[in-house]
Amino acid sequence: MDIQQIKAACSTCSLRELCLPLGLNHEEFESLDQLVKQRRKIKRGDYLHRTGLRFSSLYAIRNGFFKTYLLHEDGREQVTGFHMTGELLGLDAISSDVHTCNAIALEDSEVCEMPFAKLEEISRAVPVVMRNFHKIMSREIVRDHGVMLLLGNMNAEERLAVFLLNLSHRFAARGLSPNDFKLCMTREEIGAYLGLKLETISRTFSKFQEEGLMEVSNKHIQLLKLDALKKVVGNDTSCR
Amino acid sequence: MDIQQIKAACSTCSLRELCLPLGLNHEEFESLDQLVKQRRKIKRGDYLHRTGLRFSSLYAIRNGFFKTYLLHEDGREQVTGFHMTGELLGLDAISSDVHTCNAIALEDSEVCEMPFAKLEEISRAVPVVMRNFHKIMSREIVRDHGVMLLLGNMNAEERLAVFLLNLSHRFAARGLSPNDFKLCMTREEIGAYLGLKLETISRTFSKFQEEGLMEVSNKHIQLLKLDALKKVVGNDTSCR
DNA sequence: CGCCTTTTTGATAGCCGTCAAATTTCGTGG
DNA sequence: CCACGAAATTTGACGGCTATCAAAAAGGCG
Repeated sequence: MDIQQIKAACSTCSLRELCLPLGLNHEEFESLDQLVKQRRKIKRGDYLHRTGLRFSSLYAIRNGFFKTYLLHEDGREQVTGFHMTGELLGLDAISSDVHTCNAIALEDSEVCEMPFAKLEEISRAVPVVMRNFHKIMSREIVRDHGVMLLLGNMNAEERLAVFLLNLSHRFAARGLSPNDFKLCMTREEIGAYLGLKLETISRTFSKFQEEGLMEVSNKHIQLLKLDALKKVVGNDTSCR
Repeated sequence: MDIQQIKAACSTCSLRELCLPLGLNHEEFESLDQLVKQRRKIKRGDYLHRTGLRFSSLYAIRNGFFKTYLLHEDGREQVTGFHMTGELLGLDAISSDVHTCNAIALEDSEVCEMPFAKLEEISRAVPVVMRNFHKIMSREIVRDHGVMLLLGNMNAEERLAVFLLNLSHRFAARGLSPNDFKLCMTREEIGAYLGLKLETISRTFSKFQEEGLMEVSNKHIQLLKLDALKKVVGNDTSCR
């Protein structure tokens, strides 16, 4: 594991509008600067944390892409999320001080390590930080409920459409193109997130392409008709 | 809606080992006593909150049983959880100050209303309360991930077995029988939670009964072979 | 006690999983 | 930079699990 230590400061970070510090004033920012213990580079394929390991820090993604997943004992894998710049990893581990899922980098990435004890300490002193943190945890719960709706009620086309629209939305929020991007996960990983097999993902991509909704060239995706994609799901744009 | 106002005090509450105050000392308890604004009785079939309504308070269940669920616009319903004594409702609403799901009482119930602003205030003063609250939110995330695993990877028998074992576990934690209890939800509601149709729930109950794993008499459930039920899932006892 | 809701059970159909094989892409080392 | 082998993707054929439709039976509330 290639761990590179860099002292990071939230007050000069370009991600303030995405990450935990969202909406703080100058003073509040300064009190945050003690929060990040170090920056760490995680290479593609390396783990940020694994199930069962002791928890002490949350991680904010500075750049890159992660997947988190659970392993059932018989080897079945459930991807619990794909995570990108500005998102927080490790929230599940607070409950028992032990990580309950695996987090692996899908591309070379960089994270800010934030000792949780320190975050709670700063939360006590700076109400806005506490509020932001609570909102972030709550947002994760809302997101998970959305996935439950998807897994419990939707067919393959709807699931994939929701997935693509969600990615599109999140890329757009980061200043990237909402209709032209590269997937950094495999069909199998998409399937493990959406409760489908890789063949079904592949077939559904092909179907969407035949219908002119999108262009698929291996991992390169172009969404041609966002509105039509939304109609596949039933116009629900509200996913996060 | 029959709202009965009772001033409640956490320091004399019998649920301290289940609810938010878990593990506080005497002093810490006293500072919690300002937290509960009122107790409310909710009759069976009444809503504690509904999607879209403004959020201001969390609710701790003193007794009774709730179901929370999302409605997709075309009427599809996803039950996001069944909730009993000692559990906290409303966590999803923190993210946007608006409730994102419906919470309906499945039997006559009573809740403690805890203004969220006050909870944050007390959290600031009493670190243990903050820690407990964070653990509770995190536990909800872990639980949701478990449901994602269930919905994404398990067949009908496994899902129902997980569901029954989970109920069994939670009843036991409340001093009730782990193998003899009454379901207060319908087959349809179980199905809406497990991503299955009511007929499938009914058939699977029948199958478990034929196999001697349990006795089903309408809503009255007796689990005869807990170990065998666990084997249906693959020995995973870890579901909350 | 009667009506409405819930539950059970059967028959059939459809969606997605499974198995298989061909093709493309990617990573590693020469 | 190219070549080779492993991994990922695509596509087809088939089967199984669960949904759907239907009807009868049981339970619960007024």
